[in-house]
Amino acid sequence: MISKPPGIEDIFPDRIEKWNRIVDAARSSFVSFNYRECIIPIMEFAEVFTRGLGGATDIVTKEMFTLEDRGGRNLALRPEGTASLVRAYVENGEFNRLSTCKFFYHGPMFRAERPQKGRLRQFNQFGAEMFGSIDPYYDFEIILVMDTIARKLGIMDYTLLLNSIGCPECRGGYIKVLSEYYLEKSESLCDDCKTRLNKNPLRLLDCKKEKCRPLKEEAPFIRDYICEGCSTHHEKLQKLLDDNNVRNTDAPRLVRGLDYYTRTTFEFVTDRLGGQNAFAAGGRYDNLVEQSGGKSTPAVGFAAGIERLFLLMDGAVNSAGIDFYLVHSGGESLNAAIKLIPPLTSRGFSMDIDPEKTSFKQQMKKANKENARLVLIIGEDELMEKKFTVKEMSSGSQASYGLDTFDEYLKGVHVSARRHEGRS
RNA sequence: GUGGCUGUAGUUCAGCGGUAGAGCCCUGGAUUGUGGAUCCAGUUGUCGCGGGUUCAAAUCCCGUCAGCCACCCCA
Repeated sequence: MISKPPGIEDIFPDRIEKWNRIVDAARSSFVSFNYRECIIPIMEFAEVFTRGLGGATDIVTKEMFTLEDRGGRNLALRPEGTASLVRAYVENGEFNRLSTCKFFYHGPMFRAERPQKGRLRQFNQFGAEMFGSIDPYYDFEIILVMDTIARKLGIMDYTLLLNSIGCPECRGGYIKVLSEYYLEKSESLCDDCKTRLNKNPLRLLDCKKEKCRPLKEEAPFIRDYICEGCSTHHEKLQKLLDDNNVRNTDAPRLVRGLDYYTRTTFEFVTDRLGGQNAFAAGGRYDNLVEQSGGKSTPAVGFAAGIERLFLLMDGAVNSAGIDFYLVHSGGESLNAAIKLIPPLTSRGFSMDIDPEKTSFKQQMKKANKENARLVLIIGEDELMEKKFTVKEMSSGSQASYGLDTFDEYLKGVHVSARRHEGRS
């Protein structure tokens, strides 16, 4: 037997109801905020990510699944959506349609990491991006959409961490100060942080080790070094959030693993995901579009992990079951039952039938297991008298009608929507 | 890439040197055309794979593969 590769999951019907609830909640929220859906490729030229995310980031240096096409060009399975959508935005000249464009997407992403709780090699994200405005309202809107989705899914116990990492101009000065601060104390740093000091000093603030914690607490704040423009932007965003009751926690140490962020960065975190704590994250990236060959276009966006949201939703989601189960007694009776299928399905009813079972008991058991609302019986008696019997499973009551009135009978039955709302 | 734990029926797990087990699921039955509860019966396994120790290995040892969890990093 061949098994699936590590960190890749099959999603079977027992999980799909809950899964779809997440995707539906995301889609309906995006549509409410006038974001438009995009379907973008799963594979890109690797350069989209190496340039977009930054050549020194972990994602690019050790987590990309890459392959060569027949012409020897490097392709990569997308490790995230933003760089890809920026490429598509520039390539399709979307900026010519509206001054501000709002998009959303969802689909699988790929990172060659060691799998663990809430972390897979093929995982799914949904995300949104807004292009064309520097106004902090849009930072607020992006956060509000994610907040709306989380609430729709009943996820309330999270913290929104908020920070500003400034723009390339003011950040340079801060990194210098930070490096100097840590350099003096490099003796007492953990090994990881010693390499961070050279590679990516900002990430020193992200270390979770006991050893480095005291140093972090006394490290200079980026907030004290960002320029006035960045600072005002951040204050406006915080005010919008506070004025509209979006709980947020100031996180002056929050830095992110991708190079393209400017100013706003945020994470939705929880303590219920083991080693992982973020289920959604994003920020502003005002220079990425230009870097990717477009004209200078500020932008802000976020992405959320569907599997992580799945883990955070408690309880199962009940399957709604089917409208009709057809019960027959074989032979002519089965043929007569089959003739009723098109009238049912063409009206949107859901139904099922087992052509092999002929005992009523077996079929009734199956109707019950399939959670059928109504059972339609065409047995030998019904066949002789040209009628059909309907049994309502919840009450157990049943009645018979003439077969020639079947269409008329159906008009009085409403289709039960196969929603995902029932939670146990 | 590094570390810890775990691999036994479809599934959750017990057994931890002496003939492979239980619950759930599944299938059938409890007067022949009626589900859910209960009861009864039944099916299902190269005990992850390879080697070693032993009269004897699911059980002990070594290797290997897989999964989970954690580090790193991230959604």
